[in-house]
Amino acid sequence: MPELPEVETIRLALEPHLVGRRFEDVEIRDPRLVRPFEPTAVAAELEGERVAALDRRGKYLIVRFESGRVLLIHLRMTGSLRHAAAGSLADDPHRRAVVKLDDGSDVAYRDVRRFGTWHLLEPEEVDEYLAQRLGREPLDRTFTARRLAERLDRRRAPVKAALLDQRTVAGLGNIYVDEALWRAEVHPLRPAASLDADEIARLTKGIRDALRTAIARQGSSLRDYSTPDGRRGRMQERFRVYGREGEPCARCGTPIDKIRAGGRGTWYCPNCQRLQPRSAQAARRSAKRPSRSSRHSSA
DNA sequence: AGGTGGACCCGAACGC
DNA sequence: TGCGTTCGGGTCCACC
Repeated sequence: MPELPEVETIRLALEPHLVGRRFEDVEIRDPRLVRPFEPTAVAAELEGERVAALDRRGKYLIVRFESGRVLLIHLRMTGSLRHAAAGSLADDPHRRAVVKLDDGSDVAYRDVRRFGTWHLLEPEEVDEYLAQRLGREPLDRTFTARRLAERLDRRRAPVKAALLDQRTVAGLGNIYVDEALWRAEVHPLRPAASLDADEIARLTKGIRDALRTAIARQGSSLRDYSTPDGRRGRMQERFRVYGREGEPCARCGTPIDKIRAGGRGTWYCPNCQRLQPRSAQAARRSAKRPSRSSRHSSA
């Protein structure tokens, strides 16, 4: 569930604590985290590395070491990171790894569902690994309506499914796709390639606005996510559609509807986000159950 | 080849 | 009350 805004919030909070620090002692408690490699082997590789930078691509947290090697952390659904003075964190049955830094602080990794991954890459492997999996950064200046249109072109999948594909745009998940589509007033089931230039432009802006707003509120804490100092994000209070089935649309008051799209629970406003243009819907209705006037004209 | 659905996990919510 | 079942969600993979 951590999506781009949550990972960026974590990056911003950890960066000043990590950059320049050495990984003094590394304990990997869950072999799934580094599969197929041995936890003790990966821990030994990490010990002694000094952090040069903390970056992010999509939902990946990128720990760059002075050696050029890179630790790619993906939180998947329930991963989270805490930073605190050594020994100050309470025991946690879901703690999967702990890194002791050379300033006497700990970075603890927690993951209830154990989907998260720590991937140690050699310098020459990093760019290709990320390029294979990720499209453009939605908050970069290079993410434009034209670029998005290129990625959606000729795709017959629902636009929601296309946006969940990390190669279309990096960093969107189920929550912020729904929020972006609501802002753009685009129905989640619209075939991706069917969007016109104006809709693409609105979607580009909707994606950026949804993500920026969420970063400003330190992300969304529904269950497992928290910032590295243990605080909750506040974006969940501002969702326009996600999880709001039956509640009135903030724009028009119509009750938010829930459907399935891209294999995911999907919330949208059935009035603001139309599958068919209004005129086409009216035409179909009158074809099925003719009104007085259309009965007159077609008879 | 692009699109879809299942597997991986586990706690919470739900149903009887 | 208690137990079994369903659900969710990011990514990969198998299959159509």
